[in-house]
Amino acid sequence: MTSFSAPKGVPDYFPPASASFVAVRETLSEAARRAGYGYIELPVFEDTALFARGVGESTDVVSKEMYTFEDRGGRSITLRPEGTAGVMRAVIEHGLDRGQLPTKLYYAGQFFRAENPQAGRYRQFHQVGVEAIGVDDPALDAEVIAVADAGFRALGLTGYRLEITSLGDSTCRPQYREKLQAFLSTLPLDEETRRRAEINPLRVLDDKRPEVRELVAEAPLMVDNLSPECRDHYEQVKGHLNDLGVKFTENPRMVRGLDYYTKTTFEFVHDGLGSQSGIGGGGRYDGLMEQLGGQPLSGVGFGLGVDRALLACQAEGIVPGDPSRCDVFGVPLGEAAKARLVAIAGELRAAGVRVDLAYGGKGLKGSMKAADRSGARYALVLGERDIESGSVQLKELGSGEQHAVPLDGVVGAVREALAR
RNA sequence: GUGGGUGUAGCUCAGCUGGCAGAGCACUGGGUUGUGAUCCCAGGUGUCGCGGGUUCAAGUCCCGUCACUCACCCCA
Repeated sequence: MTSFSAPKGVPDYFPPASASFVAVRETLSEAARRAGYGYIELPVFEDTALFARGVGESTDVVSKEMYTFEDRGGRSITLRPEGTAGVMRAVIEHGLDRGQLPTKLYYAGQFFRAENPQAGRYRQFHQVGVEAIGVDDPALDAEVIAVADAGFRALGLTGYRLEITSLGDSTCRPQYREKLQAFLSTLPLDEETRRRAEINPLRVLDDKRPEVRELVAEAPLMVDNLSPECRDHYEQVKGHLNDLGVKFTENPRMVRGLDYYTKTTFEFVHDGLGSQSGIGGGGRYDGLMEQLGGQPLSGVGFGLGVDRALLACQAEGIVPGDPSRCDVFGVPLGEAAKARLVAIAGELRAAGVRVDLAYGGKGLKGSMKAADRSGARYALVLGERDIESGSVQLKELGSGEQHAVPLDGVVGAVREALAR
């Protein structure tokens, strides 16, 4: 006999805790809907080349973390490691950028990265994301950031901070990159860090080791080397954030792991999660759409980690959602009563009431216990005596108060009781 | 890919220098033949992760292995 376990690094969410997972995903999605973002449902696998070209061949995500396989037609397929590339592909493919701009879309779903799992880092994880495509307006950057902030606030989270910076664009980042590399080449760095300085010099600025931090303390920063346009854009974003009442701190050493980001980039950080503290991040991407074969339009978006936001809630003692399974629980005494309650449950459900029953011939004590554990506010107790008198006992489980209601008016009586 | 930690009941864990496999929670039944959440009683045949070794005797010691977990790297 073989027994199975979930693949390495993949979380299962089941009741009652899964109610919190759903509530987090739904609360973050609602924040996007409130700002006029429409839902887009995308495939979880795409042409491998889409991610290689969109995210960047040299990124860790593409070079060593993708689930890539060949399908039966010999095509190279990859389970999506992030959301933006797929959205851009769909926008280009269906001409969603041919109408009124910006095109505002949100998505929610699973993503996959073949990393070594640890606290808050899974091989299958969930994100809610938005993309606003086609307009390069600092007010839109600020809106996207404010939507993420509103989502986290709606969950009740307070222990996070927002960090922002600007990564410049193609007119100023290449020059800055050279300047930074020149600076880094003068430092006594170890072999691996030296290699990193070649591939992605900005990443060296984000090194966690104190000795490296000290070495790069005087390094030139992107924010001090922005083009006039990028600088102006960045200043306007900060101004709009202030107008929106969104608090932020500037982190000029912030680094993003995906190549497409330009200008505004941001990250939401929570300290209660362990080492993987980012609960969401995103930014503007100027060249991505053109890179993927579309118009040269800019976009801005974010990805929020649903799993991590849930961990953040747990760290703050917040329990999102309602773990109760039903409003009313039926307790039948005997077969005739069960038949009646099964029918009544159907009627109540049709009327929008959540109903469960004691199944399997439980005794009265066991059925009452099941009613209690179900989280229902009311129990409906039905036995021979009640059937004879044409009534059913409606018991409020919190107070223990119970009274008889007519069997033929049970739906109305229950709805009235629940409305109180 | 590289380190550290941990593997005992459905869950959380205790189990001392080797000597009968345990607790709490959860679950089921009963105390109360029509009332839960409180209380009392009863209910456990667990490959002690797996494989080998040492020993009269291994959950405990040794070797190997696998899994989980935290961290590095990186990211949501």
